Amino acid sequence: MTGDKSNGRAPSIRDVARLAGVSHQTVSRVLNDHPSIRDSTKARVLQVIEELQYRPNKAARALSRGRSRTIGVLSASSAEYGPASSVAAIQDAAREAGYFVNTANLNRGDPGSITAAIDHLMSQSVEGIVVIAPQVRVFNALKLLSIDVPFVTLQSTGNIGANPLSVNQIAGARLATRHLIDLGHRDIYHLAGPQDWIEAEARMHGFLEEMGARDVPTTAPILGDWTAEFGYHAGRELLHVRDFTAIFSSNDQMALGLMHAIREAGLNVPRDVSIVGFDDIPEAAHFWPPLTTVRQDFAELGRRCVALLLANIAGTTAENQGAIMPELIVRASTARPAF
Amino acid sequence: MTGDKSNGRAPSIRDVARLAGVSHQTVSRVLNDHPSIRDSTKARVLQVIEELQYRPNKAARALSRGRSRTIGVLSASSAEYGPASSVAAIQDAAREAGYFVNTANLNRGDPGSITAAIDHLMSQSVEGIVVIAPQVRVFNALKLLSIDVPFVTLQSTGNIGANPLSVNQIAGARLATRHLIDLGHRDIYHLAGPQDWIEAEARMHGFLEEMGARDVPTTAPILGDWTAEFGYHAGRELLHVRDFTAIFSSNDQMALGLMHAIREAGLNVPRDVSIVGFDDIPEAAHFWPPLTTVRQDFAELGRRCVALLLANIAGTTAENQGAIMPELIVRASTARPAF
DNA sequence: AGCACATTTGTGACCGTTCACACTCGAGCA
DNA sequence: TGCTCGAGTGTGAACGGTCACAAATGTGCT
Repeated sequence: MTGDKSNGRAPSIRDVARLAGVSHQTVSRVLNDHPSIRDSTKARVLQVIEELQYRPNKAARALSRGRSRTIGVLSASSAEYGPASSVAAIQDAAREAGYFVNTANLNRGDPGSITAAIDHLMSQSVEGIVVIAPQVRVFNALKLLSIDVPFVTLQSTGNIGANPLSVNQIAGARLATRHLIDLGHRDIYHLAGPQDWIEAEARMHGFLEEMGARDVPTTAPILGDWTAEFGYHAGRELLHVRDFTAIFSSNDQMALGLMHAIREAGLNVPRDVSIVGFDDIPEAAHFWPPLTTVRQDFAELGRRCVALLLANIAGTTAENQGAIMPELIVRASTARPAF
Repeated sequence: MTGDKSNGRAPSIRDVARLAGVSHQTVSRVLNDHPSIRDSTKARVLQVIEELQYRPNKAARALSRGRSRTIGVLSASSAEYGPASSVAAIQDAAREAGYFVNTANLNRGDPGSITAAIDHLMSQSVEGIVVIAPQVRVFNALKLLSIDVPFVTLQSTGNIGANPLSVNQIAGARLATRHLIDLGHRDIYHLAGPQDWIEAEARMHGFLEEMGARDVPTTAPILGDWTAEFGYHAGRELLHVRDFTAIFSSNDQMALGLMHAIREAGLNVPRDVSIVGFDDIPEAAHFWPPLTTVRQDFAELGRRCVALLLANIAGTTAENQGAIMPELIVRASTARPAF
């Protein structure tokens, strides 16, 4: 009857200590790989731990250490491919580093949700935050609340936020634009993302820069909302004028919508209009026609992001490994202009 | 110099108590909306809380209460649309209920990652787990580890797992199949999902059931992996034979790949082959042709899932609100067989 | 006034871990 | 022998909440 001593509660460090015939502190040392512990003692403790199926209590540890070993992720529209795979990568990387991840989503539309989400994360006493919704108002909120934990943003141009980490969006956009110009296009539209998204702005900048560098006159970019639906409507609108031979879309979904509209109007991609997307979502290769686009390595991005954040938390000045270079994937949605 | 008394640490419940001239317990009562507190006292305490920017410490609360107010999500391939939007919905619903969410992803391929992921969640002392990777081996792992927290699965046929919650996958698959049969198709293939996914199996069952009920002879379903890439290759393979007029794909991505292959072979969807998908991802409406598919309400699913899990945690026997009925969305990828 | 009883508040222990510090014990050395 | 020193271990007090219980205060009734 004494053998088990389970009074309903999970075994604690002291239960282990008692059974191993050591002090609770020694058990703690074993758990934390303290150097000065006799091997024999360590082995005995570990055996009891195994026997009892003992698991350290997270909450107690967090309490006494004053650290939660948790990082927060602030994300908008996390159902989209880009954010979703970044989140997944962040979670994996964090777990590898022994950290937990708590995600808070921003409701599109509701501006109060930013504060609510940050509050939620803070009340988990996260040690740092990854912002995947690189919108200006999110940063403002973070500043306003004078958050005292480090935060890192996935994509940025580099001028906002203390710790920018980034796929070089500008370079990617220039790649896409250059491709179109090299093919001989001159009348190129840009379907941009929501204007308060930093990465959307960066891509727009890249587009304008490249156009400028090559002395191609530009028209004002159209501001979209990332969805295929928007791309479709924008395409229909655009076709009323038809003063262009190519469109650079700020993401693949909008590109899909564009192609839908163009085809519906009886035109052909790429013969009549060339289309370039951005992201290279897994479906892009199977669009009709297969989409020429700019590939971003979301997974790598997530990993680096966590590395940077953890370094920040530790106080180390991490060497920002520099921007990840995106890659142009040429498929069948671009061609020389028909002329 | 006394005014601030900030010695670096965040203010605790006792700091608030001191400044408000009450006991720490009274502050605790205010925080927990205890009924018997004089309004004036409550107001005073709240004011000090505001002044001090006091935030209750999660870890301490979890420790003394013995509850973490955290639920775990076990998810595979969370970058895909379905899982991703479910996760987002779960997070929102949980947050609304005052719960935190911790997500662990399963690496495709690595079977050890299941145990690792569960371990990770358990060490967060989650109070319950939502399984979005409804794969048989995950359940086995959960049983094997004799997890003592309730768990709920998003999609299931109902015969595995204690707490099935489900979009009626079978009904959805029958809907899709019926649509094809009603159009006059008799030679219908089914491109199924990975065989260890419960929802893939359910859809396959629905397909076979409907075919059987209508006395249409069937060929063995092809087992895919959910990706557009697979759909593409399966399509190319299938076209060598060309003994079919319609394909029911177990998800939209594979349907996209199929259409790609079919078009590439110089055939037309839906004139030569009709295609039905499953999920209704936002892009499906803009595929070429716009995809006929079965819509699942992932968000609703996530919400119900959390409700069910929380009820389980509370010990209440929640009325399982019954399966969510999916809806057939007819677009342009299906038509009468050419013949 | 005196009593029973409900409302409001305070006291101290406890949750499971880590931290700071003290202690024991043997080795090395003058 | 006596001393220092470091490795290995133990002791008690945090950490910041909640819980159980006791105390104080107020209210209604006889």
